[in-house]
Amino acid sequence: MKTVIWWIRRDIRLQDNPALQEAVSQSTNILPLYIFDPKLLAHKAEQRQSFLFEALRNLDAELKKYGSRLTLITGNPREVLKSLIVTVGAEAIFAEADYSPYARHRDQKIALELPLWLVHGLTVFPPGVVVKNSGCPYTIYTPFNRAWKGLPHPSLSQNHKHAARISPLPVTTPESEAIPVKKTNAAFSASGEEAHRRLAAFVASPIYQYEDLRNRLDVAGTSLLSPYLRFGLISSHDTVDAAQMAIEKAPDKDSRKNAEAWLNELIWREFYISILHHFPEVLDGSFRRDLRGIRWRNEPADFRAWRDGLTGYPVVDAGMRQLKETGWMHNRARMITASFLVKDLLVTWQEGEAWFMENLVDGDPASNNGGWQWTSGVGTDAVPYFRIFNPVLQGEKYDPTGDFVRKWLPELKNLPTEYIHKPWMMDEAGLKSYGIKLGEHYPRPVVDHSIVKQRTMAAYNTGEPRIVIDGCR
DNA sequence: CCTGGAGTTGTCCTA
DNA sequence: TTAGGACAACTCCAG
Repeated sequence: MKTVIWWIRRDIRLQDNPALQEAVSQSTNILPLYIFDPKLLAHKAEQRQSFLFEALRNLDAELKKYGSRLTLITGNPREVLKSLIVTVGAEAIFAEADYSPYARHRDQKIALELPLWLVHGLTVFPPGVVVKNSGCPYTIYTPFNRAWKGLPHPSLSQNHKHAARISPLPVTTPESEAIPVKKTNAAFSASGEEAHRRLAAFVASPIYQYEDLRNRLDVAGTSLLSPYLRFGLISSHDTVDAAQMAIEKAPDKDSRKNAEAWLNELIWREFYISILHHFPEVLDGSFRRDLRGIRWRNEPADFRAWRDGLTGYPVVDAGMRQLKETGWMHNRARMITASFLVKDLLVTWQEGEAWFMENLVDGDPASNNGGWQWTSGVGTDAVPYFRIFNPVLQGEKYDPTGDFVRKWLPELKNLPTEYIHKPWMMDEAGLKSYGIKLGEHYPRPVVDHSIVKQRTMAAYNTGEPRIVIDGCR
């Protein structure tokens, strides 16, 4: 009986897994393998590492039910595979395609020497499918969204395939390392079961208020599925299917509109994966070349204040502490904090991108880079430069109760709502009555937002003309 | 090739 | 109190 290797990367699931399905269709003797790549493990990303380890432990437990085990090996993937394929006498390796530059380079090299078969599964449509008639990739979200929705969905015709997919079951003879045990993240239990529970609960009702509540920092209105999508504990197909089902079943127009808004967020994920695939250079610098010469200030003290949640703007600091403490940040808070770093402090967006990657449990190069470049106005689909978030107004609008700030900044928890987003507006005696002295218990604002707009517009004025580089740009 | 409509997420001032 | 327009100019994209 021939053996094939199922090489798991960011598809840590048995359900709706095209790479596994392909392996199963080739053989009944399957070796599920995860390789710890020291290059990737070297990145400081504790939240993602512990999520990953827990996910692998849970996958291993699931495999046991089918008489199989997960094989775990640390090493350079090419060398690990080269030696393992001989040891177990495997005839092929199946893996889900990953479109990040590092993964593509790695896989290309391996495919030169070994029978590696990449199967698409990361998104609903592989990058290169949702493109303009000219064949060029979209660089604006809305046309991409329209084209994406205009294509027939591969997922809809395959709804009842899950059971058939998982059997026949893998059999292995592993010589496997132990999975490291790390402190797990209390907010995100890393199992496919949990991912599906969350999805089911979300599309049952919160999805119908999603558009109205998703921006509220003080209300739980989002799906909290990002880490599961990031590591593939749930598939893009299953998620999109559930969204489309919810849209179909919407009881009224308003509910439908709300559910549609969530599907659009899933399409953003596909958009940025496509952007990174077609323009891998966005990891090295701004997509807009004419904006690579912005005169940043890059004051180390400003960055530290931002990083540690000590800018003196409560909504910014609350977001940054939520990130530090939980590995996750509300999307609205990501925008507010990112805008503050780039447009108020004039620190390079790359600094913020790196800090987010270091701390986010759902950190993904495509979405993270896309989001930072978008906020900075230097990416695809650039926002007008004069759109500068006012951290006080954003706080008052999206955290009207102040509870988001109170949760993450306990030193301000007694402040009345009227001043919770602008404590410096309260007189000293008033603050004292709540036990607060600015500069002692909580910082004064590091910059005066009302004056930064001019500074930012001047810095962004590089004087460089926009350049058309080649056929697709 | 030309044309015209449109472009995730905002802020601030005025009437 | 609130609604509407200015804030710029340019690229993207479909017809």
